[in-house]
Amino acid sequence: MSTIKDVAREAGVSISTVSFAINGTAPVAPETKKRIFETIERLNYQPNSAARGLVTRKSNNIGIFVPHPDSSIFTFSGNQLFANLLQGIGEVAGEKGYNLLLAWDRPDKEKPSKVIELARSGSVDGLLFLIPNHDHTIIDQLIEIKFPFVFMGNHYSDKPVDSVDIDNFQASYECASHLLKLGHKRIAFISPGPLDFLVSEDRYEGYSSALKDAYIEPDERLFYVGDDSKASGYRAMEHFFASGESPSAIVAGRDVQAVGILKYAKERGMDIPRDIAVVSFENSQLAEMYDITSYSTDLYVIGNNAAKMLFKLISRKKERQPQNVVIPSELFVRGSCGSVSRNDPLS
Amino acid sequence: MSTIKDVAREAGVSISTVSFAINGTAPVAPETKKRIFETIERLNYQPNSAARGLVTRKSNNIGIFVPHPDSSIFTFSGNQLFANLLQGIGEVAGEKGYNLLLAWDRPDKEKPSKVIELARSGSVDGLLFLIPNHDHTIIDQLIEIKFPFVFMGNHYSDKPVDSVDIDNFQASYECASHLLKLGHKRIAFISPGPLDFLVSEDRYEGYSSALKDAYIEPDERLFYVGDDSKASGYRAMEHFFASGESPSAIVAGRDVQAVGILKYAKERGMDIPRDIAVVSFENSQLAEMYDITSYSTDLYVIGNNAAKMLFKLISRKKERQPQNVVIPSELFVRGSCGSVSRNDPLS
DNA sequence: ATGAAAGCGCTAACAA
DNA sequence: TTGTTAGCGCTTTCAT
Repeated sequence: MSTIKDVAREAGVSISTVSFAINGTAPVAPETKKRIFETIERLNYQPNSAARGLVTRKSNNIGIFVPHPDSSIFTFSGNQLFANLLQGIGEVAGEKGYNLLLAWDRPDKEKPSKVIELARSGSVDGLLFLIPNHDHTIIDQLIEIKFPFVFMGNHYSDKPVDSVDIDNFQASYECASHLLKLGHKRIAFISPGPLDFLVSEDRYEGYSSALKDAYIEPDERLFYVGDDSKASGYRAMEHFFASGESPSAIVAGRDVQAVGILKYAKERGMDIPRDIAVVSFENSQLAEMYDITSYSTDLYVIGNNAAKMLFKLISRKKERQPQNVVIPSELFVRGSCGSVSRNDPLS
Repeated sequence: MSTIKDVAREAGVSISTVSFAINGTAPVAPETKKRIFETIERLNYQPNSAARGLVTRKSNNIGIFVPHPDSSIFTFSGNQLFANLLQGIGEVAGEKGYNLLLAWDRPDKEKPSKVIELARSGSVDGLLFLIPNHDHTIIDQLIEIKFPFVFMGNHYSDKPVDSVDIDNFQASYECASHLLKLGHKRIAFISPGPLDFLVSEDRYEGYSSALKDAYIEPDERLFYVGDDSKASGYRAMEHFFASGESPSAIVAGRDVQAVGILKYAKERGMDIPRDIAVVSFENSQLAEMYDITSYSTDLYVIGNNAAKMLFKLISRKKERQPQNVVIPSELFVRGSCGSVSRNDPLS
């Protein structure tokens, strides 16, 4: 592998001139420049990233911190959406000449966190978090060393932390309101994940606020903790109908849960949306396939904005107030909630 | 950020002793070692990866080269499978203290390939390829500089290149054979993707070999180029039934295509499997959900083996013959092919 | 417009 | 067992 020294020798100039030509950090005579780039081409020279990083104190990597792949939240809604997120991030990173380092934390809690290690070792210049809840220890350490990071699909209420997300409270409020407007009174709620996920909390609060604004007290019998499976939607239905307070409508946490609801309904001969109206989140392919009304969560836009924000943080001169960017999103009304006519699941 | 110098000073030893203690590259007295690690802890010291990399000539990163995220093949079968692949790779990488660098190529072909750049700049110590076909230019360059890389879910027939994959020829042969054994004569084939994807080629060859071995000549009217959409399965059916040679069975390329087939059949009042038997690939959640007979493609195992192989290549002493590792996989028989009783799509 | 040289933080050969 | 020191390949200041 050739070095800048080789290029300098072959081109008959000093190494600083080569560096100036490559980085444009000082004027270089046109013919000298031409000679240098020809030699670079000929020798297949590529600056060593470690050497460069040692001087510039930049790695040109940004870390994307995700949950452990075998945790269900990782796929974040089953399908396309992680790819969308990556594309949103990648477009910005590519433009800036940055690479993407994918990392998740070690299962064993004894070793220091992988993120902190990456930050402290200078392996990444900034971090993008795609995690459902907060590890205060990690956040505090990052803040202490003033390391740039942005939360995606999440925000942080306790500390001033930058984030990009949809407004889950508002979204959930709208979902419930939509059902209320259709005349429903007994509206059940399924959380998208465990209750310590901030998204679950925000959604529940949006839902219950909508109900309260309509003078309906949320009934805890119509509350169920769901997860990233069809089965959790199915089980939620079993739970609701065994609770003594059968719902006439459901705010599901994920499209895949809604599919489980559809299954339950079909087995019991219930009609969607006549007997049970369903509204969900994600607006994924599943929602389209099964004609489910669903609130969009555009991960491409979230990733794109988060990456842009991170690069601002990385190159910032002075301190700045953290921002919580809210991505616009909306309810895609389909057949499952009764406002429009219903299509067949397989059509 | 503290450096090795700070640690040495604070612990009252030389920097080499600190280095020896950290890396275990020379014996260090127990009490000295203790003092050093206490200081490291106290200063929150973390070795700078660039400085270390500059000396050791290793980045401790491996690159995962994937198609551009907005290409449909990226998600590689819709859902969980990319996560499975990452987990398979991540387990091995984590063990070795390696990070994962995710990269895809630039859309504009003018700039040099991102992979080559990563390899030449020393940003990664090895590469894992998850791409459906081959860019000879890239491969040739990597081979020339003896850069370690492994193909996943693919192999390379022209050049000696390491790879980990299932045997797509064999898999497809078995799928067709299964249908032949059930008495089918008019068996159609849908490719999982464009024909220049090696997987498409291998699958078609397996399929046609099975037919030929049963003295049936593959009918080009029963051949369709599919993609990663439900619609392509649906369109394939339209094509077959307009061709004048209606099939009695289909070898679909992906589970999502099979769902499109189901939709077509349902609309025309055809019964699956009575009128049309369906066999597919991936054995994904969709296959389970729709009770589709499907051939498994376990990306966790593929990723795991590919990563192990890559680390062998990275640390190899002498040249070695490239290996093409074949991952065991099998046909999961469900209701869609007529060998077992059929469940309802939503159950 | 170009060159000489210092030094980024670390490892490892060599000396003690 | 520990310390001294020479680079690794690059950027950048300071001369010229």
